Amino acid sequence: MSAIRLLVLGAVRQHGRAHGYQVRNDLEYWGAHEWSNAKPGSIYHALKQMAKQGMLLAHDIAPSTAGGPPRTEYELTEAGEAEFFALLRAALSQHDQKADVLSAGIGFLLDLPRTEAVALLKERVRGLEEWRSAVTEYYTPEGGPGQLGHIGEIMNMWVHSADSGAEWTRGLIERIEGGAYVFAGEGEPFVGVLAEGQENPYATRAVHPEDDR
Amino acid sequence: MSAIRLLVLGAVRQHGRAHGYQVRNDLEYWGAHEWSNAKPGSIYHALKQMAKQGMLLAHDIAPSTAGGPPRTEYELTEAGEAEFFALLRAALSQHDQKADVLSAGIGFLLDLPRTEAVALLKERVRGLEEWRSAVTEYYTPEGGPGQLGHIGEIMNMWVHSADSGAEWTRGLIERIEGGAYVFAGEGEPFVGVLAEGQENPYATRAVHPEDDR
DNA sequence: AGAAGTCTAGTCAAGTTTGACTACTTGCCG
DNA sequence: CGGCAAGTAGTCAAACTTGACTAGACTTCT
Repeated sequence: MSAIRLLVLGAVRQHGRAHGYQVRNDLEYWGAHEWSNAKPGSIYHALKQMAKQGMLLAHDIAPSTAGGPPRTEYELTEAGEAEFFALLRAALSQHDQKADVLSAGIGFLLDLPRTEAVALLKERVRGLEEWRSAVTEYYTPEGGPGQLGHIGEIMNMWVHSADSGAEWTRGLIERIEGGAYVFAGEGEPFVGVLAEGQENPYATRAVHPEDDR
Repeated sequence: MSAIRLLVLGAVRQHGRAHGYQVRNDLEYWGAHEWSNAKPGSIYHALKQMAKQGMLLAHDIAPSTAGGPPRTEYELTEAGEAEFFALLRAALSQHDQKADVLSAGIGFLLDLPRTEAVALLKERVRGLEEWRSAVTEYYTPEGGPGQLGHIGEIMNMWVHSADSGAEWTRGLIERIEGGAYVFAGEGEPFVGVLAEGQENPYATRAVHPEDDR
């Protein structure tokens, strides 16, 4: 699964009600276009698809005050709320998620209660450790390693990345357990969306200036 | 771009001539179904598409000796050869590639001359360093970090992974410069495909026993 | 004032990925 | 010897992603 659905659901959810362009802007604000496949086509597709599947409610709205075609506003249904949390939990706890999914998960981390966030991250560490040992076993045939040739370097890479991922996750767990951040149900929540009309301070910044593909 | 094209081209190339099922088996042999989207549909699609685009030559072959529908064998054209090396170079040198692409690149590393392999990996390290500093800048607004809230953790994750990726790459460069492995043009090449009829020693091993999605 | 550019909001065709399914053969078990 | 699991080779529809494109309204420069 890609990160799009989680990102879109999360964005709509923080607004309460949002149209595609708003979602698109939030994702850019979060830098998500840099580390995920959050392109217009994907976003609008996800919105329509999830509306069709009953996770979002679509309201047709008169053409906006500021030009452009008529908009559609979306709102989470109960099924959408459930899906959001399911995706969020999966993003945080499963080690075999691409980095974009994990990033999105971190972005919505505070929508969970503190204890659950910690539990999910601990499960993630456990998964990484298992995966690590599975990889070493798989790529270690009868005669011990060394006869693998350079293919062993693939294993090496995965082991390295599992270790580093686990280390980072442990650090995050520590910070959370140490009382950092304000989680769900702990008071004034963190608001990470652009208000109507607020400009995006990062909009024109190129994070990726060398990227000219 | 996903890793599929590189994997498929590389597999066909090592055989000289191969049909889809053979490619499918090689990828499983390499463990690629674990770390990439190498599913039957994707493989056959890639073969057909690349044949249509002139990178592969398709030969229709009589139904195999051992059951199943008629097969098609493929062979690289010159354009295919060029594409293979272009993808391989991109996979190794660009930091902003998903892990599956890098893995595939490592798998075909020895198809390049030693000096070029090192050069590409060094470029990769450079890219990672640039990306690292771009991320820290992007997520460090006027007032210094700290007012980001948990969103800073996303940055933290990317920085961590850039550092760890660079470290691993440097290690690999060292091993290669230290004389490890036999690269293109240095004598008997490493053969990483299953011969006709050879059984896959890993075929039934589950690398991922906990994965029950 | 007119041209050029940007903002808003979204569509579309082409390409890719997924996961389940087909159809035929051989090996093996009781 | 009947059946059924496993292997061989591949197809297909549905979903998703990509990158380019549309079209109106407002802004800015000359």
